[in-house]
Amino acid sequence: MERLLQSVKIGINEKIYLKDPESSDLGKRIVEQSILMIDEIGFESFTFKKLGLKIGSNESSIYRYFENKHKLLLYLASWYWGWLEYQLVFSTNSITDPFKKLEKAIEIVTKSTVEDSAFSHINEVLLNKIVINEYSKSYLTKEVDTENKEGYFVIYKRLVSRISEMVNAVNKDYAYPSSLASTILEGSLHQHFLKDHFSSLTDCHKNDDPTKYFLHLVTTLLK
Amino acid sequence: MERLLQSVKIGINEKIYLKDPESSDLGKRIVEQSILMIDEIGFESFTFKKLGLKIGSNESSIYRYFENKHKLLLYLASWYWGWLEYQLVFSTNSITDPFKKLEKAIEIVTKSTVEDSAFSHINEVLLNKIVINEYSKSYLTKEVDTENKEGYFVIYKRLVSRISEMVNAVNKDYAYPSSLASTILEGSLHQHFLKDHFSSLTDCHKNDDPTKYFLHLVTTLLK
DNA sequence: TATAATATAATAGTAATACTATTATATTTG
DNA sequence: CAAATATAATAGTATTACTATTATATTATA
Repeated sequence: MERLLQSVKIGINEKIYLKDPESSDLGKRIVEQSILMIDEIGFESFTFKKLGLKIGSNESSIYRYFENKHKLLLYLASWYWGWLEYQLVFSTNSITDPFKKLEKAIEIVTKSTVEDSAFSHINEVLLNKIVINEYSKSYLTKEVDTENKEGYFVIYKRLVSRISEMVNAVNKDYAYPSSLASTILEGSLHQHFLKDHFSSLTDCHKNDDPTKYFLHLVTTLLK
Repeated sequence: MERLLQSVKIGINEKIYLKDPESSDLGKRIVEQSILMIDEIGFESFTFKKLGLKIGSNESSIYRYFENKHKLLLYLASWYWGWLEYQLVFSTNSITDPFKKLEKAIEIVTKSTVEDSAFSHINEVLLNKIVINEYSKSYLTKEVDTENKEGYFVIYKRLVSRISEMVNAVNKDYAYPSSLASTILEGSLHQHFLKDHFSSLTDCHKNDDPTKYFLHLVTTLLK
């Protein structure tokens, strides 16, 4: 797993960046440190000026990689979903029983992220927190439709569609596979958020992932 | 019905505003026109300066009602959830069968909003669109915990808890009533959004509400 | 009816944001 | 070593998100 991942690069739509941040040291520092900074101060307060200061570089140099901070968020999110998709495909590939396959997929997608040493400059645990707290902001905009056409959300959509297909494989008569798949992905982020900030609105507590909740839900629905 | 029927006015936490917008003509215009404007240009592009221009008033006058546009969004959202809660309590009050009660609640909460002439200066249809597109932004902030303590989300939380209690009344052995209730409310907004912008990720199409999807889900889960 | 109180409008000003443009200086590559 | 390219430094702009002050309406009360 480790060795395989080391040779894998998460393929991200080239239109998201001006210059591939994986192609230089500065680019990697931008990605690495932006994750730490967005987690620390939140996406609203995060600016390229502050990031430049933090990485000992200049605002204008960061602009040569990303048009604006919104594009950077799209990049980080795409990376995260690509990374999750990889985990999902890798872990479910060898499972032949459709239900067990779906079970595994739900587990992968709903559990809290644990560190992955394969991508040294990316902290997946913090990135997962960022996705929980900020991902909605990347698509709840007036530009969604344009950006969707540009392909900025392909990886996320592919992930949902993979889960949807797994749902279908378990029960081809179930009428809402796509809605269920999107509910699992989005709902999982939401339950994680509730756990941390609105504990009365969820039954997932402390170190408890929403995994059990969704496993039970899907099992009952499809069996 | 209880305290709800006592006044037709939606009771909103007084800390959300500096001066009650219901108390003056200017205040009502601020609320009325901000709904039109946020729907039109989106919350990011919306500013008090633009709103002042639109309502023939001054930026500084708007600041005497709301500290900032975030508080205005909290106000609009609270109003919407209060209004929905009213519909929910009113429509389910007379239903004695727990399952039918829950069914009705899901219907109220997941269907597209239709106009309500009772509140002349508030366009509930547009407000519903705003909630779908912008509500997450009101809590996905670094200030959630503080603002939650201040009670800025009480109405929303009460709504979730009402649905959660209805779930419990149908099946007291179901282990995740709160998670299910929050999934219904948040998930419904999400499915509406997907329907409009990512149709491949949902099975709710065109004028189709996510009502059927959630009714089927809840029925299967609890029966 | 005059006066006081309050609400609103107009104006000005500030620090920060979200950039763009230009030039200088490194660093890499051919 | 020269040329190409990447990065850094500096400066500048329009807009945002406010605050403060003053002027002018409108309303309430004595």
